[in-house]
Amino acid sequence: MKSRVGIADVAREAGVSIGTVSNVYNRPGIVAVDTRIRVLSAIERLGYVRSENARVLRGQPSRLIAFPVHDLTDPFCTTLVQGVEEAAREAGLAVLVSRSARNAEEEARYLDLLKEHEVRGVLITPADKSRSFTAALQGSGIPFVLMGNDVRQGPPSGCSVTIDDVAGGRLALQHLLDAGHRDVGFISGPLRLPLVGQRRAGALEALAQAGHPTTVWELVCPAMTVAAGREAGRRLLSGPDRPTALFCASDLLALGVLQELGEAGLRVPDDLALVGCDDVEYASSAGVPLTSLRRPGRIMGARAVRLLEAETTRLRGEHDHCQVVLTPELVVRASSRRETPAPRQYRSAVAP
Amino acid sequence: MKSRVGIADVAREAGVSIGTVSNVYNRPGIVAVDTRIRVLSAIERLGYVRSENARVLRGQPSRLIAFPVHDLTDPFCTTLVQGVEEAAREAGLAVLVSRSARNAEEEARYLDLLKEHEVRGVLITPADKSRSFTAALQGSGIPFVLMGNDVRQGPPSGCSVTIDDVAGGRLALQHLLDAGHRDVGFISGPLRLPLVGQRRAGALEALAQAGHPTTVWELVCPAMTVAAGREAGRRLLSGPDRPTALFCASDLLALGVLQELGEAGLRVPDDLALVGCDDVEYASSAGVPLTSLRRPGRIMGARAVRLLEAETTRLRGEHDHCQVVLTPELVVRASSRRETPAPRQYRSAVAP
DNA sequence: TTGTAGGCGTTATCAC
DNA sequence: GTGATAACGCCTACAA
Repeated sequence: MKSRVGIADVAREAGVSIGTVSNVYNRPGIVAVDTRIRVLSAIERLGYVRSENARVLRGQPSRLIAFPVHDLTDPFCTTLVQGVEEAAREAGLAVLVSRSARNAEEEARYLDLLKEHEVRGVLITPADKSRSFTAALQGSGIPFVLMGNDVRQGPPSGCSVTIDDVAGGRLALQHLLDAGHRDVGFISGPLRLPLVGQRRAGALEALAQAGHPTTVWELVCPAMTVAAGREAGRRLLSGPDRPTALFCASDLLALGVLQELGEAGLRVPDDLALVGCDDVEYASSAGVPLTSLRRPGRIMGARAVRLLEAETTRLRGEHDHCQVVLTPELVVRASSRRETPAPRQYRSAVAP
Repeated sequence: MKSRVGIADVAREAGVSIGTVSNVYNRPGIVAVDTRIRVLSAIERLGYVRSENARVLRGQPSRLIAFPVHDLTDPFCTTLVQGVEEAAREAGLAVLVSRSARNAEEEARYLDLLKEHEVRGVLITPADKSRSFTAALQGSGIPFVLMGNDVRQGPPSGCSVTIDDVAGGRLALQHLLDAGHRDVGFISGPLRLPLVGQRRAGALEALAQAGHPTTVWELVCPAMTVAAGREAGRRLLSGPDRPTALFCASDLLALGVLQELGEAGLRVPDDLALVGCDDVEYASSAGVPLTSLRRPGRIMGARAVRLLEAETTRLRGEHDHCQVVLTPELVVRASSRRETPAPRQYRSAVAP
C-alpha cells in the first residue's frame, strides 16, 4: 500500500511526464486533447488529488481563510459564519473558524497560526478592542476585510462591509410613524454599545425629519435581555401615561416587554405596537409574532469573502479598497401591524 | 522587502546551521543551552514562524481538522462547534468548518478538499444519510470520529461520542413522576426522527418502571415548531380531560403549548407542568421559565476532538476505538417546579 | 506539444 | 553538539 499517490504516479500511468500532468491542471489549453484525456483518466483511475501543501509551498496562493468570531453560538455570528462558509465554498476556499482572541497572548498565538498556515486572508469583526489585532495584521501583511465596523466612523484602512444601523433605526421608526403613531418610545440598552447608539440615532433622525409633533419616551436598560425588557415593561406600565408604540433595541427586550404587557392584559399591537431588533429565531413565533429589524448577516459574510478574494487575487495595489454598506430590512409582523392605525382610545376620541 | 523569513535566515542570524535551528524546535534537548538561546533570540528578532505547509509536506502530522455540520446556524450545531473549537485550540489544532455535503457531488468535492489539505481527521455528525460519506472516509483512510450516532444501534466502526437521549427521556419523566404527577403526556414530533423516538422510549421506560398506575397521553406533532405546539395545546384543551404534566419533545413545542395555556388562562406549573427539550436560549426567559433537557453539546464536541487526537497521535491500531456516551442533564426551572406537588384537585382526593 | 530540472521551507539522517 | 544534504510533491522556466 503506497503512502500517497503523487503526480509522478499519474505521469507513469498516463505514459507522460510530470510536467504534462501539471499542465493538465494549470494550463489545460496547451496540452493536446488526447494527452489530456489520457492524463485525466489516469488521475481518475488512481484517485489522485494534488497536495495543497506542496502547491502553497511552491508559491501558489493559499485557499485558507480565517474567520475569528466573538461567540460561536451567538445567532448573529453564526449567520455571518454561514454566509462566509457559503461564499467560501463557492470560491473554492476553506474556512478556518475560531473564537476571536481574548487577550494579547491569544492574539499573538493566533497571529502565528495564521502565518504558519499561510492563510490567504482574514475576516475580522472589530466589535471589541481588536484595534491591536488589526494593526498587527497590517504589520504582517496578511490581507484582511473588516466586517461591521461602525459606519459613523470614517472608512477604515482596507476593504470593509458594514451594516448601516442608523438607517435601521430610521427604518423602524419610520414604520411606526407611518402607522400613525405619535407617542413613541425607545427601549434602549447600554448606550456604550455602538449598535444601540446607532439605532437610537437613526430613530431620533426619523423623528426629527417627520416634522409633526411627537412625544418621545426613552428607557435605558442595563442589559439586552428578556429580564431587562420585563423590568422596562413594568416601569412603563407603572406610570400614569405611556406611548402607543415602542422601538426596542433588541428582540429580547421586546419579548420581555411583550410578556409584561400580556400579563397586564394589554394587547399588542392595539394597545401598544412593538418593534424589535435582530429578528431572532424566536421572534416570529412569540405569543404575538414580533416585527423586527433584520441585519443581513449572511449577505455581509458572503460579501466579505468576495472582497477578500478580490483583494487577494488581483495584484495588490491595483485593487481599490472599497466600503460596502448594507442596509437592514424591517420584517413586519403582527406586533406592529394594525389594520386601522389609530391612537389609543383613552387619549383621543378617534374611533379605530 | 523579503518574501518570507525562513529557517535559513534564522540560521544565518544566529550564526548556526539550518539543522541546528530545526533541532531547537524538534529536539530542544540535544542542543547546547547557549546555542539555543542564541537561536531563540534570532527567531524572536526576525519574527520567524515555521511553514506549516513545508512541515506537513515533509511528513509532519497536519494540524487541521475538519468539522462539517448540517446547519451552521442551528443552536445545537453551534454548541458543538464551540466545544470543538475550544478543544482544538487547546490541542494546537485548527478547525475547518463547513456545511455538510448535501449530495453525492458535494460529498466528492469535500472529500477531495480533505485530501488536498491533508487534514488530520474529520468529525462527523451522521444525523442524515451520511452513510456513504463515512464509507468513503473509511476507504480513503482519513481518521474520523462519529458524533451523535444513535445509541440504540450497536457501536460503530471507530471512535464515537454519543448522547444517550433515551436516558434523557427517562430523566425528564422521572422528574415529573417524582413531583407526584400521575397523568402525564408526551407531545412528540415526527416519530421518524431518532431523537424523538429515543426520548419517547426513555419516557415510556420510566413510566413502566414507576410501577404505580399512570395515565399516559400522547400527541404526535407534524413538526417541532412553536406553531405545532400551539396546535397541540389547543387539542389538549379541547378535550374533556387532560394530564397534569407534559413532556415535550422540544422546547419549541413546549413554548407553543405554554402560549396556548396562557391564553386559555391556565397556569404553569400549577394547572399543567411542562418539560421541554434542548434548553434553547430562550427557554430560560420564556413567560414561565421552561424546565428543559439539556444535551451536552459543548462537551460532546470537545470529547470528539480529544478522541480524534488520540486516534491520530498514537500509532494507529494500537489505539482501541472507544464509544463515549454522554447523558443529558435536566435543567429544572419554574415550568415544572411545584412547591407542594399534588394531583389536580378535581380528579382525586389524594393529598401530597 | 512535451520533457527536464531547480527550488519552495522543512525535517531527519549521517558524518564530523 | 553541530553541519551538510536528501527527500517531501508540486510548479514553472526553459530546453527539446
